[in-house]
Amino acid sequence: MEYKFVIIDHALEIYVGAIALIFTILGIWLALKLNKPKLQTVLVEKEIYIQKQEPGFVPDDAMLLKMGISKREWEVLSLMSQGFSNQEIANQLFLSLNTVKTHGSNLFFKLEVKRRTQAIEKGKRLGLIG
Amino acid sequence: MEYKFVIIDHALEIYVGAIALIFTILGIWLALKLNKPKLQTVLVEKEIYIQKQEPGFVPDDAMLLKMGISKREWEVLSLMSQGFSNQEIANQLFLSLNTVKTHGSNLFFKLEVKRRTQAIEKGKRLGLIG
DNA sequence: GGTAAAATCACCCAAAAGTATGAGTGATAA
DNA sequence: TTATCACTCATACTTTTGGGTGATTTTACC
Repeated sequence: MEYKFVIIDHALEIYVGAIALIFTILGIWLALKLNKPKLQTVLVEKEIYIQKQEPGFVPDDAMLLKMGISKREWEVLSLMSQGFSNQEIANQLFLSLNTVKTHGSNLFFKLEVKRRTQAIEKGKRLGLIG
Repeated sequence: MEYKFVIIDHALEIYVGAIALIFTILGIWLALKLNKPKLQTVLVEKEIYIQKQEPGFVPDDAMLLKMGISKREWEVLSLMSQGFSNQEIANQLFLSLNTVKTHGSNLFFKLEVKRRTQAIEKGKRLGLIG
């Protein structure tokens, strides 16, 4: 009952309000529609640090031979030094994760180190990687 | 009373025992003394590859500032690049393992990398470490 | 053809690394 | 005084690494 009266008493106001709302929305819609082609290009600068990879680096074959490091082991070491995980190395060389681990273990043994970071450090010192 | 009788009754045995003990010890001491020069010196040649560490390397302060890397974070990065484990770094810097991990995580975030090996690689490229 | 080294992969287990979150302190700047 | 920041540390959890072992398959060479 009470709601009914309210509605009847303020029918006009409600009506006006509804119209206002509708046209407000219409206005917004129009504005958006018309503004669409006003595409603005925002330039975002993203600094990329290019790898200053030794351009003409050549691994020390004599040292590789001396340490008894095989081709595959060297490849793994090289990728490790570039920050790749074992899984990523496996993907790149089309090997299983286990194989990469095996190469890694053999590598560590031959280089007499315990961790990949040490292997990288020693590999660079010995001129095995660039 | 009883103890007294025991001592008197076996005075001789006790005396002999004491002598035996003393000379046993003397014998042992002598043997050790005479055996000392038996030490043999073995010379083992071990090849050491000296780190061709940049002699006068200076971290790029501007880059450090740019990347927002703090002193502690830089220290951790530097030790990481030398092949130390988090635990070893913690010991050297008198920090807890967890603190080193925290510094590491913040470092990786700032360098936009996911692993210590990548952090090392990027750190070198940016001239943060030698 | 036999043999040795290299390469491949599996499985299991343990250790190290890394993530997420919260929190306390001291120094310093607004 | 509040706000910020570097530094410290903790707990809990997930992922990655590394060690050990064993096995099969290439590859290269005599």
